[in-house]
Amino acid sequence: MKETVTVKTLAKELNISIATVSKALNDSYEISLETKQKVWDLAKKLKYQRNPSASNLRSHKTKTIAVIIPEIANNFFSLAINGIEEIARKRDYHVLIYQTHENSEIEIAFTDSLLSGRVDGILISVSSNTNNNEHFKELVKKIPVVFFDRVFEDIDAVKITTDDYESAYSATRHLIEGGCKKIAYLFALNNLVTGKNRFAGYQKALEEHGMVYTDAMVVNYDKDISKNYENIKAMVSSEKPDAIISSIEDLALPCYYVARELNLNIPGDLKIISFSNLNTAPLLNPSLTTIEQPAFEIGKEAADILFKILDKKYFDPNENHILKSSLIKRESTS
Amino acid sequence: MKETVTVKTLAKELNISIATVSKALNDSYEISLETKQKVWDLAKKLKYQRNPSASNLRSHKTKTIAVIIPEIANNFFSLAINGIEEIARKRDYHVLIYQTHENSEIEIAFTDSLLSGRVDGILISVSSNTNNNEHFKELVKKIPVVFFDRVFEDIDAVKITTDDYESAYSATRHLIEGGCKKIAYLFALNNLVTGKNRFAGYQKALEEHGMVYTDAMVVNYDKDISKNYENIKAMVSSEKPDAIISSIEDLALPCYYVARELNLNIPGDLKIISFSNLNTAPLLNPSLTTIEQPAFEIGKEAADILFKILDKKYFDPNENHILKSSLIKRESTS
DNA sequence: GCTATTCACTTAAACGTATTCGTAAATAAA
DNA sequence: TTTATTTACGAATACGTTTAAGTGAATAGC
Repeated sequence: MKETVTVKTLAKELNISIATVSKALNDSYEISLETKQKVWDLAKKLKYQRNPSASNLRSHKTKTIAVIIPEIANNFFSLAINGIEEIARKRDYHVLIYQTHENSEIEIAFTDSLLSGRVDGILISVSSNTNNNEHFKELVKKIPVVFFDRVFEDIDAVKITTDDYESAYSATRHLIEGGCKKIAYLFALNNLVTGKNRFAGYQKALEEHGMVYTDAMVVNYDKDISKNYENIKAMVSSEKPDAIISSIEDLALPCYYVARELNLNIPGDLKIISFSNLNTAPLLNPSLTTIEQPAFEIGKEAADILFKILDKKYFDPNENHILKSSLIKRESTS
Repeated sequence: MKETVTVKTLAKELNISIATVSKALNDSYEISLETKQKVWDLAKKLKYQRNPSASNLRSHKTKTIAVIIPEIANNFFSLAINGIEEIARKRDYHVLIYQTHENSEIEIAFTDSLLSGRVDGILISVSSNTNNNEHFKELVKKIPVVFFDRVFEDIDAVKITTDDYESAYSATRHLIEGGCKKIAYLFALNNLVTGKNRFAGYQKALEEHGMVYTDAMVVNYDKDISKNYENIKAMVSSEKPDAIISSIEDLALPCYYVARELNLNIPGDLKIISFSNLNTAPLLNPSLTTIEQPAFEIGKEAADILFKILDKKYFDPNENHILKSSLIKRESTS
């Protein structure tokens, strides 16, 4: 068994105190360059690695952040993580990832467990089934948190979102201008501003063109994923819309299957448009018109701000950062 | 500022020693059920949370594992992570995720940094650009490691893979039986058994049918992702194969773009088959024939075995676990 | 030339937990 | 009854850092 090399080892070897070693390793002004250099050299030679637990325990800094997301197997979130990771790596931070699988109890369990000092801060995109934000209100009082994409409105924390209202609005207009008379909507994230804004944008566009929607044309996202396909199919069968707007990516592919099943031609019989970051969108049959969110940038921005908060260089917890999504028109709406 | 509640708090409140509290919390046989119950109740009431750093420092257990993968924005890996996570959560373990972005220097930096006692074990799927396994040979001596999917052959560690040879073989046969005379191959993971086996399966099938491949028909994966498209295009233009087998998912979509660009009909002019876990494979234009790996199960299996090793209940470091992939025939090869 | 300050370092305590060793009382064995 | 064993707990230490406070020597200020 190899002896593990600690500050003590270095101190003994160099005949100086462990305090000096520690300070040298932290590049403290109290230590002469000469001594620092000796310490650094020996540390490198002996492959010294600072013990993170001991360091955390003493300094209350973990150099770790947590990312809580609904699902990793989703292009939007994996791209966001990439953005987060890019920023985290620059600061030598580690990233713990927690998936809620859209389950708000799991979400609560995670946030609770993160209060033990395991991480310095948290980035979170709320589960769609979370309908109570009391828990988050408590959370943000105890640890720095930045919300991204799926956010609550009345919470004292920085939020990074996209222009949900505007993009849903212009997507709807795009369909109307394409001649659609009956536009169905797949509603998700009902409890979050994110979902509300998207729906509001849809409503607004309809209204402006003297159109209306009925409840029957709106399918609500079901926790039970298998039910979504059935619900969409039922709605399309009975309502016979000529277009569908899906407010989340997960509901877009079921639309394709439904159209196939019901023998409907896309876009001839049914136009489809979805919030999505699918990289196969251009290769689908037919290619899918999407509202593409700047996922990577959202991740970067969120992480960036979290670090600013950790550095105590940020003081406006209620600022909303809104990035722009882009409507990418493809065959499914042409 | 709220006082943080520690074992000391509990001890004082209950008028017992902190040793007793600590032991009670760990459900030690040394403590009476009565006392344990009192401690547990108070702990719950005061929302006591064990400080992970202190606990790690003392016990040398972090309850954390690291997962090192090339890319998170890839269905195979995100599904594998889901499998890993499912197992980890059952054991109340935390999961640190590190992406190498196929860069072996970053890979080395990560593994090095994980030697500081930040995690109890590591799950790793090697970067495609890693051509030297010396570093891993050192690593596995110092910390429990399980390799999955992308693995080296001569390393003293458990490896979880799929039947790469057999599945590449049957994929190739599928094409031959479909009448293909000139089957090109997109070669990746050249340095790993994973890649070698796949290529060998392809070779074997060709050979059995008296067919040959030339170097010109084999395109090697380029670190510079943008080049892959160009290389495939050049190969298809000059060699005019009637089929392509892609040994990784990342090279499948470029084939679609190349076919489009060169005005080739899939599958009429060019059949395509790829190792892939794309969930949009059935919806592509045309739908893509895939060799689908059991990604979720691979993750579960890898995590499962890592935990067995951590429990010291596993003693065969060289056992290979091979799961079966499935060939899913779709329009791109029919 | 004397005091005040800076420099470079050390001592010692703390962070919160786990664990070894010891012990008094209760129980069992003789 | 005496001795051995078990039960239930406590005292004290260690894990590897960081940091507040202290110190002697060198330098600066006047």
